[in-house]
Amino acid sequence: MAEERYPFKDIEQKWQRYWQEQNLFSTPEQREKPKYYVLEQFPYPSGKLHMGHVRVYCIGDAIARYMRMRGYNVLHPMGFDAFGLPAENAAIKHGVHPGEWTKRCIEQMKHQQNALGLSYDWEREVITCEPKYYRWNQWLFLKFYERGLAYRKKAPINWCPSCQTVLANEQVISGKCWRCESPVELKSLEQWFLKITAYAEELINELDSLPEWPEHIKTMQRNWIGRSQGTLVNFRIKDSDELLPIFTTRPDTLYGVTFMVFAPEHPMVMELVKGSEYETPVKEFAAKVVIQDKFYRTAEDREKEGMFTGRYAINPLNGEEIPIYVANFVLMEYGTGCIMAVPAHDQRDFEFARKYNIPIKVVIQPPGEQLSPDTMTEAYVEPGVMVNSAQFSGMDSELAQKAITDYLVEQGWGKPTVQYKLRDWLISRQRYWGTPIPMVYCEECGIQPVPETELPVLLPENVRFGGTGNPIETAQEFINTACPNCGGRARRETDTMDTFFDSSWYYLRYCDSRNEDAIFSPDDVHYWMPVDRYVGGVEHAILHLLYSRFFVKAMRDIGLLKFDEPFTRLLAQGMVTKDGKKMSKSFGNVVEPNDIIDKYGADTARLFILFASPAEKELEWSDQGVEGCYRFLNRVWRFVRNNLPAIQKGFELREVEECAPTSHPEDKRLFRLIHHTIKRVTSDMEERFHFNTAIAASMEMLNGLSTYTVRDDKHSQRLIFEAVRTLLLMISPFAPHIAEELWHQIGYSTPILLESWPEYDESALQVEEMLIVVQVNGKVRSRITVDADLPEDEIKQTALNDEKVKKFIQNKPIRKIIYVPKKLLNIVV
RNA sequence: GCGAGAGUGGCGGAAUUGGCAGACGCGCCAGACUUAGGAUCUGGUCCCGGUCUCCGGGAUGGGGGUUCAAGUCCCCCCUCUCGCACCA
Repeated sequence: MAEERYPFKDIEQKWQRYWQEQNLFSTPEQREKPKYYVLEQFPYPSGKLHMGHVRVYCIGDAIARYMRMRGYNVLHPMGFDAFGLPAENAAIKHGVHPGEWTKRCIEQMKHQQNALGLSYDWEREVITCEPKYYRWNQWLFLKFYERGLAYRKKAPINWCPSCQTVLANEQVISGKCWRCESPVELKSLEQWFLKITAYAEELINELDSLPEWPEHIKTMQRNWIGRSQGTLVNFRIKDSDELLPIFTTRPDTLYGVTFMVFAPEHPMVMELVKGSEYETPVKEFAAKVVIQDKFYRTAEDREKEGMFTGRYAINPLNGEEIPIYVANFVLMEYGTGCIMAVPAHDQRDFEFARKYNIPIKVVIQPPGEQLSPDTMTEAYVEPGVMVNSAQFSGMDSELAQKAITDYLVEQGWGKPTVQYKLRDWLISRQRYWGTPIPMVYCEECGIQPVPETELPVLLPENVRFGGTGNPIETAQEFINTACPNCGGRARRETDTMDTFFDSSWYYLRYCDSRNEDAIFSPDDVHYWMPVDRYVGGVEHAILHLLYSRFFVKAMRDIGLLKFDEPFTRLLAQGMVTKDGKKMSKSFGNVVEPNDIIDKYGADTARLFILFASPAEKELEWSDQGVEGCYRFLNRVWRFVRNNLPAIQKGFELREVEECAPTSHPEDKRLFRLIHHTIKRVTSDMEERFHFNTAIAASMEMLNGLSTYTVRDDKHSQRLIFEAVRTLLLMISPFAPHIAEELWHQIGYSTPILLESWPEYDESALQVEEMLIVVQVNGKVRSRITVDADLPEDEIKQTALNDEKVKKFIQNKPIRKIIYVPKKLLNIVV
């Protein structure tokens, strides 16, 4: 064999075993050192890693290894989001207990993670389906319950017929279940909720205190929380004592209200029409609308439909009588479930008014124009001058918003209000494989929390899968219990928690995961938290990230935490694609991580994933790109092997011989190359987390290194050793196995993993000569090489004397010369 | 419709504050070594033109502007991706 290919299989196994045996990934307990908490979103244990997983882990691991080398105390844990439906479905299908199935999946995934050489501190592993973890879910739930943050209410909720359980609003994507994409149905059930809305204001405001979160993620959260500032106005109902409160963001249009609209399911509607000729048609209409699923009903192009109720409201400002309608486009769950309609200045109201021949009244005129209700073809929604608005006429409409609101407050007819789209988080799930909600229902005392001392409420093992309803209901010995208050007969809650509950605080548990007496020690949590770098996919932009932020705030108010936000910096990594499409079974374009590791090794896989694209962008898989990275590692291998004797001599000399360039120009070049590359790679890693350019710089260094001929003298040996040593250190966060192997081959007996990141010497970057680009009128005309210490005047003179430059200046007068130090000279003629 | 992001060679992507556009890798072309190469090494590779080791012109989705200088800043337009989408 003429050229050897490096034996990655042996090397990778060898060092994985070594790292593990030496316990090198365990978290150092040196509190005096600065800490760095790098975390990748823990996976659901499906049993098999996909490229998306591999990508997140490679990013996180490169950061962890780099920060260790920079002298930080690094916490880099991993665990499994182990509760969830797939395990339960597997139980139904294959007759395996979900616990067994999950355990097997975890083992397989862990095996793959270790084969990638990921530097996790497995001693801190968190597996959410274990009682030692979920008991703290229950404990937290009880704390929330004490504070009124967990409560039970009957509400219209989203039901996924396929998963046979309810879903939170966030888990319904375009009217479909986030997990199985079945259309979601509406049901009315009594369920457990967490009061996330209590934190709506803080959740939206604090986004501004997260400058290192990607803007698009923050925008998505802002949209989801949906804050809008407006005014609550109380209309009266004619022939009734009832008040009719409505929310509007446009109090300036109050004089233009020509009808009111109720959501069909609004409880007041039936009272209003009771006994009248309108009762039956309105009832039928409401029934028709309510059964339409929410997504269908709220699609924007949905035809607006409604019906008059026969009743009137009274506008508090001018006493006008206003007809009340019900219509499909008004939503019960937003605002008060009833709106004031101003067709002249709201497009929806305009369409509805035209369709049902309701009068249109203009109260705002655009600058330099006169709108007339008869000729308008769409609503005018911009600001303008107030008209037909009593004492407010003539005002600027934007100023009138405040003026009218103030007037309403004065008269006791309304007040400024803020509305949110965010709803409370529905956490009950009618499924087995989750954390039991620690509550009991007593025939005498009603709902009672399970006392803390009785936690955990264990999931019953002995249940029947595959019947109808929640399997947990087949465990009689679980359901039947004694009331913690009176000791009488009671029934346990059979709903389990949404698994997003588990993942909302797991990163806190890593700080002290083996604590059996408490959820965590405050010292540990406050040393490590917040997470310095959180890496994960955008798919959790709202769900997991919003819930986690809510948990931290709620736990802070309970007194468990002293900080406000869980994740300081968020790195939302891009999708992995192949042939321009997301990797998926249905496209048949899936690349299996195992196949790549088998064929090229983990180092190549890691290197390619980080090299092919910046972390936050899409990554297009390319088999040839992988080959390219494999070639690079082979070149590193061969270079070291072919020069091993000289490098080893350099190693021996490392303490007696200073590494400095001789007068030999090749030595100077190499010396500068070393320090120049350190500078580039360090700034790519440190400031920008641009691994692709960091790797490119290392590749360039090797290219420069391969043209260096080692001489049989001390200086040259010392220098080549230094170059190789530096290169290995700099590729070690990306390709740790080959770096570790060659590190030992060149002479070291201690692991590269514990080495410090190389430092560059600014003076080593000094050059004797520099290349100045000379432009004439902004176009490059020449390049001149001058002494590095040549004064500006002389550089200018040299440039002006340059033949090529002269040609372009000819005899034209020189207007200006701009000099950018060490780079460029622009002569303007 | 609203919001966010993006648009650079045949491809993935570089260009940190406005300062040589196309680093690095892939692919392609040529050569070397070879029984052979889909191994390895060396050189070349944005487009157009010319008197072709050199010289000139053009080029970062399109158009305009600021500037000595624009991929980068400002204005208008086009395309794509993602998110929200009757939220009163």
